[in-house]
Amino acid sequence: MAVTIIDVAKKAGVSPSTVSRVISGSSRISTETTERIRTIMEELGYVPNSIAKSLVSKTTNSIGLVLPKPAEELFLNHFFSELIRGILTQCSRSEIDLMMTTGATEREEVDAVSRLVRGRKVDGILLLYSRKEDPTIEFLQKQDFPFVLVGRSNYETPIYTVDTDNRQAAYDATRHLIDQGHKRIGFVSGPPNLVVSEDRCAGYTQALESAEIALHPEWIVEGDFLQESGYRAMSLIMSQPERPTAFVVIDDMVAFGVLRGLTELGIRVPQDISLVGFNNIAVAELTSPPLTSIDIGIYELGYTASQLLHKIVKGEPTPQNRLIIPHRLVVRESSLFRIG
Amino acid sequence: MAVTIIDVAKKAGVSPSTVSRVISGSSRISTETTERIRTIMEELGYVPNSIAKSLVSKTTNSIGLVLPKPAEELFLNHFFSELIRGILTQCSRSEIDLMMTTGATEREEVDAVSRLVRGRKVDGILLLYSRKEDPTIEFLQKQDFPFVLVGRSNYETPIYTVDTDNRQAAYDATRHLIDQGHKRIGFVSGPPNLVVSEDRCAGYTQALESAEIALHPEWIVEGDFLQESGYRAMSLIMSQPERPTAFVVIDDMVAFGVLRGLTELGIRVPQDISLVGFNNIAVAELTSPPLTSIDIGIYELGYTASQLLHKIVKGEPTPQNRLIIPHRLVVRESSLFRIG
DNA sequence: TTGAAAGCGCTAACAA
DNA sequence: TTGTTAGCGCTTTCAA
Repeated sequence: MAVTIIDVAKKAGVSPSTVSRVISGSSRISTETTERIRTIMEELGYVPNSIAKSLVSKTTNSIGLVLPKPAEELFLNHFFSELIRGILTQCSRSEIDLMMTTGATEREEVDAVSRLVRGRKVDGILLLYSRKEDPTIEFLQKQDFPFVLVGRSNYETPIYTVDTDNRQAAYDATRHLIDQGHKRIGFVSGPPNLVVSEDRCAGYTQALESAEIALHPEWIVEGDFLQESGYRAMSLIMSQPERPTAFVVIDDMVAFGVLRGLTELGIRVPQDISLVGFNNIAVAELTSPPLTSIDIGIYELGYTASQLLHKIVKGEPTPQNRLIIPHRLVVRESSLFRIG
Repeated sequence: MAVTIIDVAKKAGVSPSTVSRVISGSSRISTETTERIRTIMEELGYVPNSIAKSLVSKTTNSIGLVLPKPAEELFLNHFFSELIRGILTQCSRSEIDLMMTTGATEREEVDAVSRLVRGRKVDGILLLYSRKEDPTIEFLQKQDFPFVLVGRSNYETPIYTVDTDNRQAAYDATRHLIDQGHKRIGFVSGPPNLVVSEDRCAGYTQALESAEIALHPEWIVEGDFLQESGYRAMSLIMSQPERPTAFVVIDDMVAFGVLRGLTELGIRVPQDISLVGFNNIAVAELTSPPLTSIDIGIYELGYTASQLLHKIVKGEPTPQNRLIIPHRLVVRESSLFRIG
């Protein structure tokens, strides 16, 4: 059997509460006993039972991370790993445990979160990505359970979010192409039910408008975050009579698919078609040509979100509801061609 | 306040133990009361408090995943995401929660694991990667705590592991190059303290030996799992008077670095230098030229390891101590050039 | 088939 | 500064 607080108390000739106070660093304990009890804990190899502690304190010192259901898809993408890395680093620094769940369907996802939340296994929830209608968010709101969303929400009620200004980012990407002389610019989008797709599309549209360039709806194609999606988008758009000379692509992986498609068709990048992606993943500089991309600071997104959640959980004052992580355009060869 | 088992019991006019029996699906309960209590639980929106349950049952229904300390490095690599994806999928299917920790140093890692294990927060531990001397493994063994290692261990005592036959895999990779006519083959290795580096190097050496090709120790370079490492290895080896005509590279990301280095030097792949990597990550087919790689089934590695751990934790009979996930060579352009 | 009671290991009033 | 006591919400003997 494991050593308990009672064993320590007995050996030290004090009461369990005294030991408990030493553990929690209560000030109202003589340095002498503190010292003695510490030694005994060491000797006995005592480690507090966090479950017992949780039961009474109603806190768990862990937070839950919910991976959106198409985890396969998202994992294939670098976005996720980076995000998790940021979150994990922050958790590890603050000695907080990170619990991961996911569900194959939206329904399963809510169930899993419910188990975590109502089973009191975590103190807060970190949500990645937001769908336009998100049952998990609705559940969390109804439960009045602390959570932070990585991504923008379009719910009325104020929600803690950490996000990129995706609209501005897409604007910048599009603007960069316009500055290169492009007037015929397409947009390869992501899943239509994600807020990020919507926002980036809006930024793209806005950039065209403000440059007084006509919008070609047939040059906007929805897909997902896999390479294949970009490949498909290419065959779709390039088979049209009128073709763009540049593309803004929702994600680097998708842009790689676009690149593959174009290469197969014998279309040169950037001379015939220029390309800008999002996320600036590590391999973006390895493709030929290297890919221009918007770096959205994924790691920081995760780190900051985790930090914010901890503050909320601890009841510390939080700066504001919505944190925006800055982005920047990383120009590489795939868009380095002046047109016209 | 949350609904407790007592609330349910009161409303149903039974004792808490009866409700508890209904929850655990005990047979010795009349179908009638079972039915009634189920309804009441539903009505009240009762969810069992898993912490309280854990305290008495001494099980948590969660397992811990320990990420090796250079998590940054590993995350940049696709290896990790794939592994986690496999693990998470399996956990999610068996409704088990996954807890992640890491530590900045070995010492911190052991502390983190200790908190999890001795604080009773998890029922088992999943370890990724193994160092030659691994304090975490030693700790877990001493505690007699259930764990599964993804990777080979070179400890005497039998340990549950799920692994690739890295020696054979490296043998196959090297053999493939030999079959293409290469006689001057270098090896870009990983961190020397990892068992995987050792094993792959052994397979490489063995393949050379069995083909009666002399070993050039100066063509073996150690590094880590980052691109930069491959890049550095290149400048090191290619500045030597005698150069290889092919490389076996411990990891695809590293191979990308090698590729970049060679490209910068104006060396053509595969005509001047052929390349084989490991892991067959998604972008391997996107580089130019596409990279030949050993697919080691990372996702399956994770899935299987998680499955094995669950069996162990539940006390179910386990097939054997050491499971090997099969690998296969995926030939692409980077090694498609016959020499001599 | 059900209930009563004890206890998992800890914390937190309230007393002393 | 320290001890006593009463739970936290659940499971599990033992009895009925």
